[in-house]
Amino acid sequence: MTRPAPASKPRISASEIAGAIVRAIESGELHPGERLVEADLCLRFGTGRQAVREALQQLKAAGVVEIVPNRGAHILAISAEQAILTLEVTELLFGLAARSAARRIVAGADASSLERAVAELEACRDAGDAASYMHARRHLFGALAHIAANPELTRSLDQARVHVMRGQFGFAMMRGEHAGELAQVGKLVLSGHAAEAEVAARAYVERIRHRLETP
Amino acid sequence: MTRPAPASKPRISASEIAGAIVRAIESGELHPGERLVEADLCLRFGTGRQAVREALQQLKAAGVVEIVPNRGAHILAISAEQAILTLEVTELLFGLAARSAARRIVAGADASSLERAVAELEACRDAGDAASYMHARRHLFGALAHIAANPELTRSLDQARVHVMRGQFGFAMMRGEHAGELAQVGKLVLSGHAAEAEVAARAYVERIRHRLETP
DNA sequence: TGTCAACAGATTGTCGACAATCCCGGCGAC
DNA sequence: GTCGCCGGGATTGTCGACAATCTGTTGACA
Repeated sequence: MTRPAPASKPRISASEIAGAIVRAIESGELHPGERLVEADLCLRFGTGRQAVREALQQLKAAGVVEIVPNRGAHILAISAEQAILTLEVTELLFGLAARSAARRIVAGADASSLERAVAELEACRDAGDAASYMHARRHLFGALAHIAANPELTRSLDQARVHVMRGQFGFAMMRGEHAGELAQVGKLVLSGHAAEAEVAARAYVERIRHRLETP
Repeated sequence: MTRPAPASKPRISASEIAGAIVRAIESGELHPGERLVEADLCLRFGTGRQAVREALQQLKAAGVVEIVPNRGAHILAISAEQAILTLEVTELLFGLAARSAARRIVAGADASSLERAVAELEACRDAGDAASYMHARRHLFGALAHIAANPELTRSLDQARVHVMRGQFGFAMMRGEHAGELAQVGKLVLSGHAAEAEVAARAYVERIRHRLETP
């Protein structure tokens, strides 16, 4: 190899910028309605405007921002009604992910990532702050999608997840009981009970949705 | 208004380029594995390279093309196994679209677009070629998504639809019997039978999936 | 005082050019 | 005959600059 390592060029790609923006929204650093000015993002990530523009296009496709011609991008607010609609989709996708992953584990797929995610969830079930719960939940979703090995499901779930995790309603999903529920879903998947895992996964999402419907 | 009409600026946007490429793949004009060279697309659509690059980014996010650094984009092939996995997701989404649309119609939503789509499907059920069937099916999907009024569902369904429609397996879905099945789904939605419409919608997708599983 | 028009600043949309990288052919050495 | 090396051509990645557009403000006028 002529080149020693790709680390010699740590340039940030468009996808990484998009991910960083999403995490900033999740953490409350950026809030809905706020404008995303290209020049600011260039300074923030130390990259050119082209990469920033591509990142904004990706976020637009994911429904995170809206881009109006000649006026730039701003973070979309999500109403409670829209969040409920999104969770209707998430319920189906998460259920399918749990069912497929359970079947794949029965078929001998590698379950180590899911085991780690479940352990992480149980660790923050009792004494966990919001950030660690979000981190653990992200791990669980990622592990399920990875094990399910369904590219289309992974993509849809990723976008739906991104869509709901936005600041406004994040607080409604950061309770310790939810960490326990999610860990239970992971355990059912690990034990290979596909149907029960799907039911538990859908019930988890449905409970969050009901909490939004009746505040 | 100082500006008479937006028609004075008929510049093609990135989304339109992406849509045109997808339709070209559907129609067989472009086939999986083919490279998409930026300069060629610029000449084809008469636009700059930036718009083409944004379109390719959108197609990458939708899973239609793969972009490898410094080597450009090429159309992804989809194996029968991947098509089956995609249809697992489509089955859920299409079922939800049918159920939600039926409920919204009961609640008084405008059904004219769906009525037109059903009429179009019935017209090409008997003596319809592949192109008109594809057109009618696109209309039905669009009408259901519009009536369901769930942005997240619309986005997911749109991407999943794009993903499956690619050339290789298009032929497997162009039979007259399918037009009749789809028309039946539309009629059930129009009559407001949410549960039955969902069952019919899922059965429609499942049948296609089974045909792929057992050739 | 209220309203409208023009101006200034800021931001986005687009184009062209250059550097970096990769594929593909030939060429020489073993 | 096969392997490794290396230019040539083609293509992508990135940067800078300019034009087009929008927002907010200022000022004149009824």
